[in-house]
Amino acid sequence: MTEDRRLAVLRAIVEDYVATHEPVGSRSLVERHSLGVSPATIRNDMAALEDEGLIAQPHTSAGRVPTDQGYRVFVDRLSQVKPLSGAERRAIGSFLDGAVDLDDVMQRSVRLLSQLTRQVALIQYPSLTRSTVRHTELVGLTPTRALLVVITDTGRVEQRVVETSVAMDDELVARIRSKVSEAVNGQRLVDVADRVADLTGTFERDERPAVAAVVATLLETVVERHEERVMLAGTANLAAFGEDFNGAVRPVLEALEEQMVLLRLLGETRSGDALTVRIGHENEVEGLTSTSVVTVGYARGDEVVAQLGVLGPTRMDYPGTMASVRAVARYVGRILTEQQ
Amino acid sequence: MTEDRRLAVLRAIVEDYVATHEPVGSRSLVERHSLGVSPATIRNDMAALEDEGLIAQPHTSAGRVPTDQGYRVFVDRLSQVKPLSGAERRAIGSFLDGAVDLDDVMQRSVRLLSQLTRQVALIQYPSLTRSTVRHTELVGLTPTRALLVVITDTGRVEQRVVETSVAMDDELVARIRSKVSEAVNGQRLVDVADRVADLTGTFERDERPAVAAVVATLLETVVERHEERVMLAGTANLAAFGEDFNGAVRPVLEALEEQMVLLRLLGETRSGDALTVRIGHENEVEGLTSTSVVTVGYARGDEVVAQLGVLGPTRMDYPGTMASVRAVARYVGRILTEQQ
DNA sequence: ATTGGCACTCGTCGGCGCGGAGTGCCAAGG
DNA sequence: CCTTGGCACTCCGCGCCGACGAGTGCCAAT
Repeated sequence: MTEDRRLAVLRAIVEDYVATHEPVGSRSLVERHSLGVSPATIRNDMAALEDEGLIAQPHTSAGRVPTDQGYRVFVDRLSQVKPLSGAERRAIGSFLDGAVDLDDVMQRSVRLLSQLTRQVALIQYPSLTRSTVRHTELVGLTPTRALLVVITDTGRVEQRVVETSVAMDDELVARIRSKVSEAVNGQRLVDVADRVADLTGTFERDERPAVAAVVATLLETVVERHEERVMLAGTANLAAFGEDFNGAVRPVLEALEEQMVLLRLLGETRSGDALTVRIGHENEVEGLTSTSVVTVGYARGDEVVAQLGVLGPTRMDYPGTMASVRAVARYVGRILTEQQ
Repeated sequence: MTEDRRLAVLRAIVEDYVATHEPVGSRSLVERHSLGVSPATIRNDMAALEDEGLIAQPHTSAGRVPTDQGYRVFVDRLSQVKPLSGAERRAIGSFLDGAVDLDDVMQRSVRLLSQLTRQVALIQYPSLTRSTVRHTELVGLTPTRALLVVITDTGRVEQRVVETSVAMDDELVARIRSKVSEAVNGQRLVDVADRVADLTGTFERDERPAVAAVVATLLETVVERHEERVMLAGTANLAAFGEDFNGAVRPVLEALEEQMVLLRLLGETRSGDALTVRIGHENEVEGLTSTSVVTVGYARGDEVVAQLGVLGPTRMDYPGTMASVRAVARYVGRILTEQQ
């Protein structure tokens, strides 16, 4: 059937191009893959694929290169999951098992992922939305400044400085601390807002500004900041990227320095733990339109708490990358769940 | 005097080369600088400078380029401080004034510095050695795991998970917490070790393993980890770096991902707040031998607490970079001191 | 010590020709 | 109707050559 072969040709083109980074022609295609037909036939198929917008040629009389759409079809319909090698599996286990705290888990994971894929790896800290408050602490720094610390059951520690217009003495700080603790400890973060809603009213009128400031900061901490942090690793791998088009690496590095961009990259498709691939221009971030991003959610228990993934050139090894990303996500999930 | 002019020539070569990134010849030198002599004379001087190892020519019959040693002499003897422009001063003020907490100060500073210098900026978190413990907290997570949080008067929060072989119940956790707090709160970090030395002995024999674990973690936190963190920004500026020699950017990116390397870069010359410049091969870190690093200490009060600086190609604008680094360090110091 | 002159080196750039890889088309064959 | 071999065409990449120009080193004159 001709349609089947056309897709086989597309797959072959993608695979060869990813392997060699050079436009692939009909002749070398039949040599490297046993397609059972002649170069001329392949040429016809290629012309058709080009009409469909799945491949393109950089110059007349050069080989073909997959387009973003071509990769899309490849990823959606043609790539079969590539199992990890034993060495890779072992690497994952030994790399992640020694982690001592949340920061350590995040850091080891992201490094591991960048090494496995030889690309830039990203990991988002677990979302706080579903977790509960383990402990709150309020420490006076100066009369008008205090430090609010919130510890969650995921082992994450959030801290914010509270500024008040009026002075607080130690006794007031202690009273606010105990009231706040009482109200929110053990509560889920999403419920914190409700629990502290009328806390201010239970204090004397002249103490209320201070209490209000603490409450406001607490809400910021648990509501607004809740998935702000992204860690990344493997930016050195962009150098290989740049072999081909050198100037393209700067905008990528610039984009990667923006927390907001990273969050968008990881957060855009909040489709649970499904593995998503955004290819080239599908990526709306300016400067990253010639890169692909592979992300997947990872879970604590059976709750998806955040995303991790990698970013690389559109001509990446999608099956391999997808396998690595998925595997690391699974391991991270397991570790978070065990540490629970 | 001929010696004077030779140095003037060196200065001119460095300035022109930094500005143009191209080898500079005798003719263009006399045109751009009013040296009052003819190209032929300059050529003689250049030959002498080359004998001294201060300049070199990439190819026969090309212009001259400063060597690492040439830059060294330039920095040590020839560069005069370049005052910041009004715009730059204003930028520094407005950029840093809105900072709300320590992380924010660090982040804003390092970004500012990278933007001012168009290079990679580094900043080390303030050392804990001289600060005091404001507050300690111990929170049970599971029977054998607890979270230890130490808050210092600089507003820095350190956290570590404590693992014990034996289970701790809530009551024991509370007792350890209060004993530890009592022992170390208000103490300087350097004294913490002494204060907790015989703490374990005051507990029942079967409780001691748990206490020992907490104490050990506490010591790690305040002693070993005390200046571990380095933040960096402006890696995108390496792209401009790479225009010339493309492959050189990868090892730099790799080096920058290693915390240890960053610490060595900032920490190697612990000469108080003096501004230090390490040029090319003076830099012992492999992969960074064709970069220069400009660092300076910054203070809280009158105590130097850490270093900050930038990393860039050896052909950087040293006077401008040094001025920016020094200015930012001064501002950061001022902010830390005020927040005290 | 400085300077003008001069021969020499060498890297850069454009032009030229060639080989090779690849394409598109067409006519013949299953 | 699909496949295939043949063929003409395109165009990139490469090596070669020559001209140009920037820059140097040396030397003799001042």
